[in-house]
Amino acid sequence: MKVKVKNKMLLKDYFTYKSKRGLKTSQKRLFIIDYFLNEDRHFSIEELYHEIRKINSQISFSTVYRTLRLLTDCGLAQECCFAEGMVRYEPVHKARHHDHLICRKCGRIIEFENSEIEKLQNHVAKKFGFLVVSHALELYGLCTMCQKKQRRS
Amino acid sequence: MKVKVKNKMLLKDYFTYKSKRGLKTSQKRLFIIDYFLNEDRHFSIEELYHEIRKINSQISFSTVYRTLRLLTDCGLAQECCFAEGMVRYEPVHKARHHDHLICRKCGRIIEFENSEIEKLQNHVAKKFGFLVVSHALELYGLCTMCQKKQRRS
DNA sequence: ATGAAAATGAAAGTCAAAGTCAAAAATAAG
DNA sequence: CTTATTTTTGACTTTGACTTTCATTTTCAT
Repeated sequence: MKVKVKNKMLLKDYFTYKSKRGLKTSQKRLFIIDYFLNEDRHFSIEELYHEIRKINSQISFSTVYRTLRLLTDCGLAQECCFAEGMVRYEPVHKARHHDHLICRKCGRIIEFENSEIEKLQNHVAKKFGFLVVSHALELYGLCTMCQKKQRRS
Repeated sequence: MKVKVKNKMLLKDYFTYKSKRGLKTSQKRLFIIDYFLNEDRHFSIEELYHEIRKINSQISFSTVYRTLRLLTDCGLAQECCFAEGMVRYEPVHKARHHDHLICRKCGRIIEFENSEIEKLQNHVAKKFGFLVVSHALELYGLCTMCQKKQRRS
């Protein structure tokens, strides 16, 4: 099995991290990283494993699990703990921090950013003498499509 | 064992729910509910169990667990999934919705509300055609005390 | 090519959350 | 007040989402 990487640019941070830590790059790991970064979605470990398994059934759950943690360590992925109770991983694009709209019905996740909200958050923190390191904002509800479906039935 | 309730008003919703569902009120359940509502903190099941156990060692983990779920069902408690990964329960005062400042060092949790942020949230949701049902906003960082401690060391 | 070091897969281990069921407690009926 | 019926309890088991272990396989510097 020899993996053709779709987009080498995305892997740059991984290779830096790899050299620094003396890692070796297996073809399986490469496949998982490339798939994850190019899909650019919010995967649970289970989900990513099942999708990958359909394409390459020789990759185990352990390897998917460990690769996601590896990506988190080298800053290419980020853990999200939404209210479902299960951890999801999202690719960290070089872009700015963002928050999430999450559909309670179909699970669709939309990213957004709003500097006005961030400003207000810092303002609130200041009022309580808090030093904010990170934050999480999730809006749960129904996406456009699921609202339409509900009206019909 | 006969429980003296500290504040009957807080139990009103429970008794309404109880009648509607044909529940029975054991003294143990009553004790847990009264303790939880009067402490008014963000308990994990484990924490609440251990505190209660110090006062009344005849109450089991199962009962604390089930009572917290019961309170959630009747609207007197709400689950919070903070980034720790463990579920916490907070009493739902009749007051408005609020968000949280959470200290990464000592675990202190401060509640706040900010209608400006809420307005902006709804505005963002609208832009994406989303119907917001609930939301969660957590600011993680260091509280005043932990900042001072850190500077000293 | 080869051997030291890292990665993999299958299995076992964790741990909080959820479920099971016989015994105990609460309430309704007589 | 006693008995009957229903709910609650506590000890236990099960589940499920991770997490680790270790023998085997793969990578890669020499």
